[in-house]
Amino acid sequence: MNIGEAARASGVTAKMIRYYESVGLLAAKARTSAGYRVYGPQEVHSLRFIRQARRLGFLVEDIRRLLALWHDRSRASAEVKAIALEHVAELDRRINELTDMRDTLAHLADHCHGDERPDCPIIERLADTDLVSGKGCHPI
Amino acid sequence: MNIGEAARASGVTAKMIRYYESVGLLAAKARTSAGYRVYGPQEVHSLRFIRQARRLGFLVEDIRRLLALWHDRSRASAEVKAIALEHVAELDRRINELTDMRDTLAHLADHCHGDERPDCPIIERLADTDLVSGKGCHPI
DNA sequence: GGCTGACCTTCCCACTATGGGAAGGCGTAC
DNA sequence: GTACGCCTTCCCATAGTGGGAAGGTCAGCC
Repeated sequence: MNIGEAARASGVTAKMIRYYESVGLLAAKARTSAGYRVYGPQEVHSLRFIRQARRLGFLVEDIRRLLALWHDRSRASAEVKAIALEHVAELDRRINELTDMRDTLAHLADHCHGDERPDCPIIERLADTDLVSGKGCHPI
Repeated sequence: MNIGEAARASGVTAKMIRYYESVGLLAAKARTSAGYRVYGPQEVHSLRFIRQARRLGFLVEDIRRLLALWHDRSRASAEVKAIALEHVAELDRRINELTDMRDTLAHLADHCHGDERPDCPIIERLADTDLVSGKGCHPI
């Protein structure tokens, strides 16, 4: 199986397969005499694993650890769980950050007439020099 | 006022002030004979505006438009509101995406013993070849 | 044997916004 | 004059992905 077939079989683009190889996530099984990468079902399985993990937002660095644990038949599930929970915490941080932005902005937009007049609490808020970065508060 | 003072006055690093200049967001008022950038209160005000907008997650491209509207005394608030709502929608997309990841992963972790045994629904899910990408669904 | 089209290879570039750092020129206080 | 802090420009790195160029390869078809 060459890289194009592996890409179609795994749902990972050929470009990304080469990238994952370059960062040490997954090496091709072999090369043909012409230098073509050769993959087997096992590599495709790994690529799907990587794709699933990426879909859950894991960084390549985390995936490296998860792959190692996957291949380690004697792993402790506690190790996997720790990585997962760490990532959940990271996702929570990012969600909270974005939600703060969203709420502040939605609140401001809610108080903006949105007509032809120039008065606009959104612009006023951005231009307000007295802001001391009250994260999550949105006084109009 | 040189770039260091403007940085302290605005909360934007000197590095970023130069970057914003390079992408056409904000030019220095002038240069000294030695080539030092010179800023006045107006530039500092703009820098604060930019900082506020970045804090709300606006892209530099959006900020370019917001700055133009800010300086246009005859702007229609509808234009500002449109940009804001577009950004709220983008934030919602990202929040939903992250929340889907978070919920799926938290659910998996919840069903993982997290002890010394190797059995782990998290790893199993990642390695599951029959996944057809059911976004937001998490069958264990 | 030769052509064609699809595929492969490596290498470089771009993106976003930010930081680090080097090399060299100023400015000010002593 | 010298030492220290600030300024300048320029290059590099980040994370993950895509685009594309230049050139080699393979399979089918005449």
